[in-house]
Order: sequence, then C-alpha cells, then structure tokens
Amino acid sequence: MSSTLGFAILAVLARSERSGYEIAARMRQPVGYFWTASHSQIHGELQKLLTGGLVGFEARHGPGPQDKKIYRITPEGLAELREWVTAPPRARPERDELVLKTYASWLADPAEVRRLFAEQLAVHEARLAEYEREKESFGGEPVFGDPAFGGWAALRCGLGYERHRADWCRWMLDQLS
Amino acid sequence: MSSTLGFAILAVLARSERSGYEIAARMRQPVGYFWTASHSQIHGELQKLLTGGLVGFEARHGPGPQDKKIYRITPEGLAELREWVTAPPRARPERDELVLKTYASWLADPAEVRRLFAEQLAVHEARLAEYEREKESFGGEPVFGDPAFGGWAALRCGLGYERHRADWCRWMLDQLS
DNA sequence: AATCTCATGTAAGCTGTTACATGATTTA
DNA sequence: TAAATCATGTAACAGCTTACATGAGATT
Repeated sequence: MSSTLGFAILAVLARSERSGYEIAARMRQPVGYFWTASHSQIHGELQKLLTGGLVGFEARHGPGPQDKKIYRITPEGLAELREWVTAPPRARPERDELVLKTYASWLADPAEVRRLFAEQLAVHEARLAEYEREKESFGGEPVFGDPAFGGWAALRCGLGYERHRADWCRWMLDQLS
Repeated sequence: MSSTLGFAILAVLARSERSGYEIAARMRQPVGYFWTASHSQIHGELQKLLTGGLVGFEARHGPGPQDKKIYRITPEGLAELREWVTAPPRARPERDELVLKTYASWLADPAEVRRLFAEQLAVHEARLAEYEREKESFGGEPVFGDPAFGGWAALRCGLGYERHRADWCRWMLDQLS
C-alpha cells in the first residue's frame, strides 16, 4: 500500500526511467498541475518504493558529488499502479482559503474585498491564457490509449476549473458594485 | 500569526460564541464545504488561540464529565481576522488524485476507466442536487454586507465547481466511447 | 439495556514544507 | 568569477488523521 505520492512517482516512471532530480522537475511542470512534491519528499518516497520492490535503480556517475540514480518501475510496481488507477479516489476534505475568506468577508472593507477578487481574477485569467497556449502546442487531439491523452485530459480539466473560478470572481465583483 | 485553521475558527466565532464541540459540528456542515477539521485538531488550535489572546472562554457545567467551554472572539482576535480576510490567500499546491489517475489511465482497462468516471459523475450530480436544494432554502439572495452573503457566495462557488467537474466527467466518458 | 448525542482531551503516526549540507559542471 | 543547473540526502517542524480515553444525559 503506497501513498498517493508513491503512485504519482510510479505514474511518472511508467512513462520512462528517471532520476529523483528529474522526477522532482516533473513535479513542478507538467505533472505539477495536479500533483506536487519537493525533492526531499521524493527522495524519501523513492526509498520506500525501493524497499517495497516497486522500483529499482541503476547508478550512473556524474555530475555532482554523489552518483546519479536512474529509477525504473518494476513489474510489481506496474501491477500496483494499474490496480490503483481505476480504484475510487479517496475523498480529500475540501480546503479553500479564498472561499473561507469570502465567508468572513462581511467583516471587511468592501473596497479591500474588491481588490482581493480583482487580483484573484487576474491570476485565473493569466493561467487560462497559459493553458490556452499549451492547448495550441498539442498538435492534434490525442485519443484515449495514447499516453499523451492523460496530459490532454488534465489540461481540459484545468481549463474548465480556471474558467469556473474566473466566472465566480467576476460574479463576486458584480456583487460588490 | 495564526494558521488558516485558526482563522477558520475565528470566522465561526465572529458570528456567535460556541463550544469546541459546536465548532467541530460546523466544520462538518456548512463551513465544512470549504474548510474541515476534526475535533482533536480544533481543541488543540483553541488552546493556541487562547494563549495568543485571540479568544476567551467561559466555563459552563454539564452535561458530560468536563465543563463545557463557551469560546468567544476577543477584540484582538477580531482585528487579526479582519486583517486576514483581505490578505492574499497563500497558494496551495494543487493535488488532484482523479486527474493523476487520468494521467496514468493509458495503462488501464477502458471499461474500468469508464466505470470510474461514471461513479465520479454520479457523485458530482448528487452534490449538485444537494446544493440546488440548499439554494432553494435561501429565501432571497443575500447581498454583500449581510453575514448570510458569505454562505450564499460559497454555495454559488460550490455549484460552479460541481458543474465544471460533472462536465469534465461527461467529456471523459465521451472520449471513452 | 443499548445506543446516540454532548463534551473534552491526549498520543501516535503520516504527510508535507523549509532549511541545512555538500559539491561538480556548465553557462553568463 | 559568479551564478545557475545538476544531484542527493538529512533534520526540524507544522498540519492533519486516526485511535485511545472518559463519562453524563437523552433517546430508543
């Protein structure tokens, strides 16, 4: 039984073998859009996966003081990952700081609340523009079965989310005028 | 400097004085739609808020072995809460297990993926129906300034989110057929 | 008689963040 | 020569979950 982070790492390694450093880079972009971890967390989790026999590694030298370790998913790791993919996700409790602030917004100066939501709207519009650019960079529309489909579907989810958030911010700004 | 949980508790206490038990109940419903905590976490956080002078309490007896403690926000607590409301929320890293599963879905049996998304769609449609019912239970549409506006705005955010998620699940099911 | 609600707390453990520690190679 | 990138690890701490512990009063 691995943690979700373990499966995130396995999902990356299922596509190609990588060093811990490279996995950490992926956890910023593009996997970072839906799962993130710092390098310290990744190195620790890789140790656990190694103990569990879900990954193996091959050391290669340089550059740097320590040898580079190229991790690879094992057949056992792939089997566990496959099982996990279609298992129902465990519900995470919602924690949304902006909505919490909204809940307490009756205490605040309306002008300041307006500024807060204008800022948030700008953030979501910027992300939307970024996602639209990435959408362009996909040549065609990948279909299910293609490994690229995962990234495509995630991007569509991100676009929908940012649109919903931007709409809500606009509605809030309307309410404040 | 309080944690976000501290401010969530202060936001509840700003509306009316409550015992730890009652705050925990609120953290399931309706505040639970955007912030949750278990009773053990709440009791611990209340101790910190008490030490910081942001809340005070009055003990009242019964029922139960220990006295009931009715917590009340202090002027200092209210001032800190007011300041926090319009401060920019600190960005939480995205962690979305369903999207992560989608990223790895190329490894799985399409029929199983279809089942997973059909299940998720049902979850979001059920929540949508629940939120619609709650929307009805609001008599009119509260306006900004009314404490009830916070709950109303949060509900509208929730409705938008569930619609976006349901749409994405439907799109995924389309892709799988 | 059993279970549910009210009521507060402690403790162990996991997850995740931030800072510390080292050092070679490449680029500006 | 200074900084960025590559590269791996440890340690301290904060946040959160789950289980343990107790017990009165109300309901079934």
